[in-house]
Amino acid sequence: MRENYDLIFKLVELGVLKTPLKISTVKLAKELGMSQQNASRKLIQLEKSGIIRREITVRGEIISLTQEGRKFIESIYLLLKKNLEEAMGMIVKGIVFTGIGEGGYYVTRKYYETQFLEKLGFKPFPGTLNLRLVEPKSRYILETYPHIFIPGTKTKYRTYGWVKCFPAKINGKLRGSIITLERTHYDEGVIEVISPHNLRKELGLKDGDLVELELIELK
Amino acid sequence: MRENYDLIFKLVELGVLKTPLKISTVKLAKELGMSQQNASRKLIQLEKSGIIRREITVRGEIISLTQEGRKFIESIYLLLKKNLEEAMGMIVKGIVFTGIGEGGYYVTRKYYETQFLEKLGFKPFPGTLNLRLVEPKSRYILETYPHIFIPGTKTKYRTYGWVKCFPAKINGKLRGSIITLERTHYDEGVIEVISPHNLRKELGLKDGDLVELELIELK
DNA sequence: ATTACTACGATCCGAGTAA
DNA sequence: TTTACTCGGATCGTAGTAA
Repeated sequence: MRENYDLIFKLVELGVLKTPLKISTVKLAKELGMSQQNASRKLIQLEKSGIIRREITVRGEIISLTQEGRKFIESIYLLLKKNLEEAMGMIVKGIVFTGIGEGGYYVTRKYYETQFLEKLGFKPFPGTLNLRLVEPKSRYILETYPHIFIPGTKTKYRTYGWVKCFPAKINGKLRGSIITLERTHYDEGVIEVISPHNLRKELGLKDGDLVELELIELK
Repeated sequence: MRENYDLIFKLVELGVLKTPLKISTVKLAKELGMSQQNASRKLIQLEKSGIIRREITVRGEIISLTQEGRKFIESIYLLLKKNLEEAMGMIVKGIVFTGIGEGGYYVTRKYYETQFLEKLGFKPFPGTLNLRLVEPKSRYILETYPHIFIPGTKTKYRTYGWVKCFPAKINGKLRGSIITLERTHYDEGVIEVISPHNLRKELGLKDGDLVELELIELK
């Protein structure tokens, strides 16, 4: 038996977890963007599979969850909760290395400085900290995280690429932001970090040191 | 585009929220109880709808979430969280009335006394508090909540019906349990409450008084 | 090993309509 | 107004294979 998640989630949205739901198949169908007949059939299926209980009246039906239905919804919730919470506050680890100084040039451009101040709330120390990711695959996870986007721009003289900012706490102490650039000479296994602080100095970092970045949740 | 929830939840279960997932369509299909071909197609669909990103290698594929995919999953999580949390710690309200004393007879039977002590952890005061539900429909919600079940039993002389117990805090103070009975003379709009305390006396209750019961979460 | 195409049977969905 | 049946077209799922 197919589980009809769209229907179940719609019923939850309509408050079926809190109170039995009085609704006609016409209205429900409209909510779901499907035909009345289909909504009716799906309700029958949900009833047969023991998720809901129905009471049909002359002017609509009253839908309530069975205990099994509540448990089913809770099981989805718990699955997502467990996995989302473990994934949140993600730690990114990287090894310090000395780059070619490109990032440092970048972040001191007026355009970016203004954008960083506006969107991150700080003026970066002139220079970026280059990190080679311990687990290069974490780059992909990083990209799925909410981030602050600074679009590219053009002047008469040159073009500036976009920058994605992932605010983070650095070694559990200083705040800053991972940035990934549209235009970079580095491969996917490399990230750069900006901060209002001189990270090398204040954290006593030298090439080869491990740095841990804890992503700060956005909103 | 159908959302393929089963596939999405399976990917979550396999940890796609935490790290890109290296898995073959054969294994994934086995996990989902479907054909390899179908798993393959569903992955293609999920990719087309922008939920996941895929990288196909000779020995399987690497599946990672897009930012949109993560948001989609979070949106389901937040929907369930909001509704489940609002529904939890549910308050049931009822008006005290004097019954025919049937409940009092019931709970003092040896069989039930033993069961209550074992499963609820207390020996009930000999007598039940009868409540007429303020919102009779809350009876249906109640039935969807996890509860402790005491099965029926038979002796040579008579038959005892099952009892469902919903542990609750009474008027924010005393502990006890709502019970619903297989054999009752009351209609659906009535519940009974047992407690180690003499509720009428300790809470100063008389007929017509309002009582609030906060369900205690099980497990 | 893999992934994923084609072909075909199964299932689903919407329109018409009964009750 | 309701809910939900039948029927036909659309979509889905599996088996057989190709690459």
